[in-house]
Amino acid sequence: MNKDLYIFNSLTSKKELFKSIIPNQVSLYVCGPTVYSSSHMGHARSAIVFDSIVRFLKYIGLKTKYVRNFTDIDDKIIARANEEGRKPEEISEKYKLEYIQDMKSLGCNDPDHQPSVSENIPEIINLIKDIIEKKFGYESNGDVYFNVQKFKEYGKLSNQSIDSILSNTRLEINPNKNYELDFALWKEAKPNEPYWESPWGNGRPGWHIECSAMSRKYLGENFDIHGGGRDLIFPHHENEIAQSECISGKKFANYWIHNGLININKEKMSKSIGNIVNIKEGLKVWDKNIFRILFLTHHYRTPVDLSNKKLAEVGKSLLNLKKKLEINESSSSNFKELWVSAMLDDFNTAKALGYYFKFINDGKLSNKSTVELEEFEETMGISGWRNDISNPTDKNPINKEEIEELIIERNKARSEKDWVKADKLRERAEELGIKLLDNDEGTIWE
RNA sequence: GGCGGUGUAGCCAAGCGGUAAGGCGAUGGUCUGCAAAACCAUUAUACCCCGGUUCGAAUCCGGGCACCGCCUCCA
Repeated sequence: MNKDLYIFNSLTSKKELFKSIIPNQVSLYVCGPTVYSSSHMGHARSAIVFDSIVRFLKYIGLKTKYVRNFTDIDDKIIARANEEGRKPEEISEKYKLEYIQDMKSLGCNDPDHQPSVSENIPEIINLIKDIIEKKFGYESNGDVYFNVQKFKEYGKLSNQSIDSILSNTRLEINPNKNYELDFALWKEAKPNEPYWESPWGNGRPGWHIECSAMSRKYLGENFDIHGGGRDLIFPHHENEIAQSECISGKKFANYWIHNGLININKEKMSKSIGNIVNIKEGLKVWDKNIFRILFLTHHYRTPVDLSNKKLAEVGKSLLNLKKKLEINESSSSNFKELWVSAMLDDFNTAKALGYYFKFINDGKLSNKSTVELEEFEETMGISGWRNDISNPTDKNPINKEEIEELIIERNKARSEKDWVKADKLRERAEELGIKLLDNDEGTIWE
């Protein structure tokens, strides 16, 4: 089997043969959440995409080191804390724990490291010192800024020149900055804001520096893959590159993977529109495998439209699939070869899942191929649904006694050939979300 | 305005130079009191439009049109 892995690299906008820095090892850094509110479907998709990528890398025998950070120092956290009359660290701690729990509920494995900004202040201060020393940063009234013009490759990830960014960006006039596009590495604390001591006075890190500091700490100056949502390309990832490469003189991340965003009922999901769907609410109604499969039947770079209709369709497809699970020893297939080759081609989970559906629907499961099926499910993180007797499309508790009574009553009507009454009782069952199926052994429901 | 993306059946979605995966839905048949389920069969001569390259294009190139994202905090 061909084992070459191709990855679409956002840095070059090309699909490239993946070559790791250290043979058979992959280092991966993914931008995690800012923990100031409950995690939402955007976090879910990103986590699921990278979870399946890491699982696959492991499956093909690579040793992975996966780091995902928490941004736990941030203006929004401070604002939220003020609103609720609590300490910022109480807010961030609460949502950090929630995030970890939500990702578990979605069947995502923990990254190897989940560092927080607050635990890496010395590393951040040292990095800023280095940047200043190399004249890529400057202090100004207690703030420290990055000198964008000095970094000649600024704009290479988002494919823009400094001039075009400048002419297309509206920035607040900040008298502390030497140049409009310069961004903060360190911000002086205002009264009543949390702060850390630094050579430039009391303050806190800027938004982008944390990822440069933490990726360097855990993965080194040059690592294999950096991931995150598409929306982070500019300015966040662009700034990370500038901060990191100006110090090391080395390429920061070799490959950049950006996942597509979520729409809700065909409308952009965003804080300003206010249509954020949070994970806990979603999981109350739909099984985690339904979210996983919905996301993974789309290529990771395309947008996904989330709606109850789509989720119900996935649920229905699993329900249909469950009816095809009989073992037929005489059959054989090349399922494994097919799905692995799909994944080797820029993690094409949609194509791989297509093979999976076909494989099961063709009714060609043997005991041997069931093992292949389990390997695939493990890689996609969609284990368990085949043996789960509950209906994945309906997580509402069902009153069994009520249904049994209804069936008895209906069967009585049927034996009396009172079809009108029988049909009415079936309609009532449907109102309860139950389908009554008559077969040779009697009436069953689902 | 700058940068980027997308346009494939009723809906969703793979495919990215060799003759249209998969899912939902729909239709016909068998079965059934009628249904459902199950089983069998059908469901894009066609990939936004117009040119071009090629033996061959949904796939490459040029030009349109439409929609979307980033450029402000966001995964």
